[in-house]
Amino acid sequence: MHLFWEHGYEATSLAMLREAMGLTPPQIYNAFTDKETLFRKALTRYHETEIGFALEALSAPVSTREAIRRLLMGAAEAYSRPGKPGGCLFVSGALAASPQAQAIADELKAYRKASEAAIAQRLAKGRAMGDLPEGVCAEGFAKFVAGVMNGMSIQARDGASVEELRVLAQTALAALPDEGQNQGASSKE
Amino acid sequence: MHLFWEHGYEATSLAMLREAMGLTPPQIYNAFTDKETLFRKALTRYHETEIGFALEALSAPVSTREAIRRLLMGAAEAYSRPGKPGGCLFVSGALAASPQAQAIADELKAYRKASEAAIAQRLAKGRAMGDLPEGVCAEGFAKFVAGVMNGMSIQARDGASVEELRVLAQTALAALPDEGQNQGASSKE
DNA sequence: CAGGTTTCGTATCGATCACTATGGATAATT
DNA sequence: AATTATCCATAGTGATCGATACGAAACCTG
Repeated sequence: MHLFWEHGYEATSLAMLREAMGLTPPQIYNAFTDKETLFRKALTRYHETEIGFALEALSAPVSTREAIRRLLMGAAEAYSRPGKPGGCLFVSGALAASPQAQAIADELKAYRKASEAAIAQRLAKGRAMGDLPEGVCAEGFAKFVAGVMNGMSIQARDGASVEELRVLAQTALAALPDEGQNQGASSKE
Repeated sequence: MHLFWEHGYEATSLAMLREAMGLTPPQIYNAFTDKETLFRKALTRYHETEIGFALEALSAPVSTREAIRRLLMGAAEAYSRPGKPGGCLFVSGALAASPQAQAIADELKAYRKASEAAIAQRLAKGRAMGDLPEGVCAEGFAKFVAGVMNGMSIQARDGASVEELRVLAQTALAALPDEGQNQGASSKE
């Protein structure tokens, strides 16, 4: 998973995987069928172990603004974990691919689209609950948030620290009006 | 350039380039030395022909906010041009790379860093001119703007239309307080 | 302890990668 | 017009890709 995360699907060779896992080629193929299946296994593992913050943030019983704040701050932390490759596997895995790896690229794109859809759904819920400001469109703002997270992924890959990513997240959050509810512009936010 | 833009450095094979350019392998190597040099040529060509909007936006004699607006709107248009690969070559070219292509990945990273530095410089100028709101840090906000542009690049690659990217850009712009100058919250903007 | 079966690592498969040596066609010179 | 020189496309180079065939070692059964 770390190798795919770091180098992407195509640039990760079986030789690298073999050495990292300490397995012989037949063992790898017995266990994972082929490289593509292995990558998909890594994808689901990544989804389960590395980005739980997203589901947590979007399903927590908090205000919409707080949910988005947790989402962005969680991304800042998850994309810059020490000892882990920077950024998000869904972005780094195969942004550009050769024609024969198009299926993998499409699958990652589907993951990204699903993330955006989940954000949009949470915003729509906020709209229904009435704590999403009138001026913001759920789908449009979801695209913004998803875009910012993708951008954070690249910034992390370029070496941005967790603090810098938090500042970026906080800046993005300023695009969501406060609705003037119970929490004012207190201390740090 | 289009092939590298679409598939990235490593996933673009000499066979694809050969067919696209209608040249034989020796012709390619006579003209461009090797694949790496050819890619660098494509990079500079891309820089010259596709993203002039950035330099224009940052050097135009307009307010800082307007400069950033033009930058983001220019990106929205440039990243979704019909007939061109979506997104930005500097992002798609080699986000993740195999160890032997690390030099290419580093070069693209340097381009991205340079873009961010150019934004930071423009914001610092705005600070000096006094039209950058007190609350925003030039470096931090530059990282935000660069990150949003990178995110737009990925959204574009995922099929976002120019209108959707414009909405994203406009949303990001909301993170920059208006400073309450001559232009009010009129009509559209 | 012998025989048959299964497992597993090595060595290699064909395909493709970036890249280049060589033979044939063209052009220049006498 | 004959000969020499130059260019250039085809064919092939070693290396590496993902994926496997085969021989050896281990294990259970009789």
